Amino acid sequence: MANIKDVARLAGCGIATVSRVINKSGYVKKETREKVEKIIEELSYQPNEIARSMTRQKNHIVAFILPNSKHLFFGELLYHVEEELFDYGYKLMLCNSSEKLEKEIIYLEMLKNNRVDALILLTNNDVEKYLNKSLPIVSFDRYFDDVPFVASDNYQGGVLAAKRLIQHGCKNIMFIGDDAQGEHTQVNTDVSKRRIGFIDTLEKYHIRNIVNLEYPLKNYFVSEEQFTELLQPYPNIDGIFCISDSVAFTVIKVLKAKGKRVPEDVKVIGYDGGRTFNNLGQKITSIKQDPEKIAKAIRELLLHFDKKDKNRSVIIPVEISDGDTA
Amino acid sequence: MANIKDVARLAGCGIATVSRVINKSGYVKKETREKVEKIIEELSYQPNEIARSMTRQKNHIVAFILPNSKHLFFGELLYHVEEELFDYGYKLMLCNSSEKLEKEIIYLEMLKNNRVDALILLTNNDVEKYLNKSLPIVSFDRYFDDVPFVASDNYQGGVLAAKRLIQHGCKNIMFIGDDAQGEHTQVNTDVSKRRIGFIDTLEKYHIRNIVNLEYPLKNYFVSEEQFTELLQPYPNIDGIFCISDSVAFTVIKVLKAKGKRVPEDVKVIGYDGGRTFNNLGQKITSIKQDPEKIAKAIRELLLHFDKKDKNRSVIIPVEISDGDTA
DNA sequence: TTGTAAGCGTTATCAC
DNA sequence: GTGATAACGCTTACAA
Repeated sequence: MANIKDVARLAGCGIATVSRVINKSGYVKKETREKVEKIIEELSYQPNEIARSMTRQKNHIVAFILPNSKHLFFGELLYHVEEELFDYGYKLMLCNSSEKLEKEIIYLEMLKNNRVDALILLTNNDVEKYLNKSLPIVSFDRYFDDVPFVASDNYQGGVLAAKRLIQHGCKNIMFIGDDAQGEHTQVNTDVSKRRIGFIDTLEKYHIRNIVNLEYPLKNYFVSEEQFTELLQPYPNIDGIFCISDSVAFTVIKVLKAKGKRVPEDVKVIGYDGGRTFNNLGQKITSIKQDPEKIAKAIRELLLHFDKKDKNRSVIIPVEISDGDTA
Repeated sequence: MANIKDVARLAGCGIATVSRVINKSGYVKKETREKVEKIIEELSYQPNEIARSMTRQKNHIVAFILPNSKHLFFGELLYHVEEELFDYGYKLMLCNSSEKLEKEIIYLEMLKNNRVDALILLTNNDVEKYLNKSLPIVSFDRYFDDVPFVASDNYQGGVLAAKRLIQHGCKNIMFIGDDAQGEHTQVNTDVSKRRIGFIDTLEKYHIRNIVNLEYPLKNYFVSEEQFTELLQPYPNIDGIFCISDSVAFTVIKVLKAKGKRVPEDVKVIGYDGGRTFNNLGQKITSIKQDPEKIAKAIRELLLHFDKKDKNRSVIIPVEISDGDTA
C-alpha cells in the first residue's frame, strides 16, 4: 500500500507538503497541490489512520457500553447512534456488557489503552470510580458525577401514564418496577422519575388507592410467578403502570390467566414504545421513547464536548403510544 | 500516562527489556523481570495499543457490516458475535449499512485505512469488487468468490417447513419470498435454499398444488396490500411457508382480515425463530436459526483464518420452533 | 511556500 | 540476557 513517502517522491516534493494537501492545512501553491492530488489519485493513496492516531493520540472511535443489542430499544438506540456518528466521521466500537460490572471494567480499561476518543455509557452498575473523566463521556439515563447525561422525559412519562389511567376511569392503581439497580450497587438513575411523575399525578388528582410495588427487578424483568404472587393481595386493581414493556407483557399474561380482561377490567400501560416487531395479538399501550432524538442529543453532547457541559443534561420528550391495553 | 520509556528508566533497564517482559517474548533474567513488573504495577502502566498497532499494522479490531441492529435476529447475532470476539481479545466495530451499497463502500474503504484485522459481512448487495481479499473475511448467508461463509441450514429449514405442513394435512401450499436481492444487483445467497428445500420436499411427497410466489421483497418485507393482492387468485391455499417471520406476520394478518382462521383454515410457518419479545397473541411457528452457534462459527473461521479455508462453508443446523400457527 | 527533522510509543533486529 | 537503534506512517514545528 502506498504511503506518504511514495506520494512525495512521485510528486517531487516533501512529505510535509503532501500532508498539508491531505489535511488542507497551511499554504500550498496551487500547482503543487494539483500535482500532489494527481499522484494521490493515481496511487489511490489513503492515509494510514493508525499512523494518524499515533501522532494525534486520538482515533476517531467512540465506544458505546450498553447491556446488549438484543433488546429492541437498545438495538434501535444503537442503530441511531451509529448513524449519527457515521455522519460525523466517527466509528463505533460496540461494547456489550451483559450488565456485568466485570466486563464493563475490562472495557473501560481497554478504552484507555486504545485511546478511544469518547464514551457513551448505558449501565446500571456503579462504574463511577473506573471512569476516566478526562475523556468526553455521555451517559444515558444514569447520573454520574461530572458526566453529562441524556434521558427521555421519564417524569413526564409517568404523568402521561397516570393521566391516561385516570381519564379511563381507573380508581385502584398500581405501579410496578424498581428503580433500575445495578448488579452490585445502586446507581442514581433518571428512570426512577417514571414512578415519581406517576405517583405525583395520581395524588394531584386525588387518587387514593395506590399500590406502589418496588419489587427489585432484574433487567426490568419480572417472572409470571413473581407477579402472580405480588398481585395476590390486590384483587381490585383496575389500572397498572409498568416500568417497561417487558414487565407489562408479564403483567397482562398473569391478569388474563386470572380471568381478568385487558383493558376492560384492568388497563395496563408499559414503557418503551410498545414496539414488538409486528405483533399478532394486542399491541401494548406504552410510553414511547424516541431513540433517534436520543441518539442525536448524545452525539451533540459528545462531539461538541465542553468541560462546561459536564453537568448538563438533555431531556428528550416522550409521548404515549396508543395500543389496545389502555 | 506512563509509557514504556518511563518504565525502562525507573526499572533501570532498556525499553527492549520492558517490551520483552510485556510480551513474554525472549529471555529476561528473573530478577530483571520482577523489577520491571514491580514498576509496571506502580505506574499502572498499560501499553498504548495505538503504538502497538502502528508497528504491527494490525489493531485487533473486527468490523461487522450488517444492515442494522434493529431487527431482532440481527441484534441477537450482533450480540453473540461481540461476545465471541471479546472472549478472544478482539473488539468489534459496528458498521450499519442500512442495506445501502454506498454506505457499505465507504465502510469498506475505511477498513483499509484503519487496518482493521478482519471483516464480517452480511449484505445483499454485490460488494464483490470492493472487497480486499487479502483481509480475512467471513460472509453470512451470501456467496462471494474466495470468501468463506457461514449460513444456517436453509435447505433443511425448507424441508422442515414442508414436512410440518404435509403432516398437518395441507394440500394447497404456497411459498412466499424472494431470494434476497440487493439494492442494485443480485447476489448469490444461501437463503434461496429455503425455497428449494421446501419445493423439493413437497414434490417428493407428491404434493401437486404448489404456488411459488417470487414477489420481490424489500428487506424481506411485504405490505398487507401487496400480499392481499398476491393471495387473491388462490382462495384454497391451506398452508403457507414464508421466507421470514416478518412476512409471516403480514400473511397472518391478511388471512385473518379475509376471515380465515390460523391455523385451523390455513397453517403458516415463518423463518427466524418466531422470537418477538414477549408475544401477547399468537406465537408464530417458525424455522429457528441459532445466532449463538452462528457467531461461534464466524469467529472460528475468522480468527483461525487460513487461505486454504477460502472456499469453506459452515452450515449451522436449524430446528422448528413450535408456535400457534402451524 | 516548502522541506527537514523531531516526535508519537511500540516492536524487532543486532550487536555486545 | 540486554540495550541501542531502526523501523512503522504520519503531523507539526522550525528553518530556509
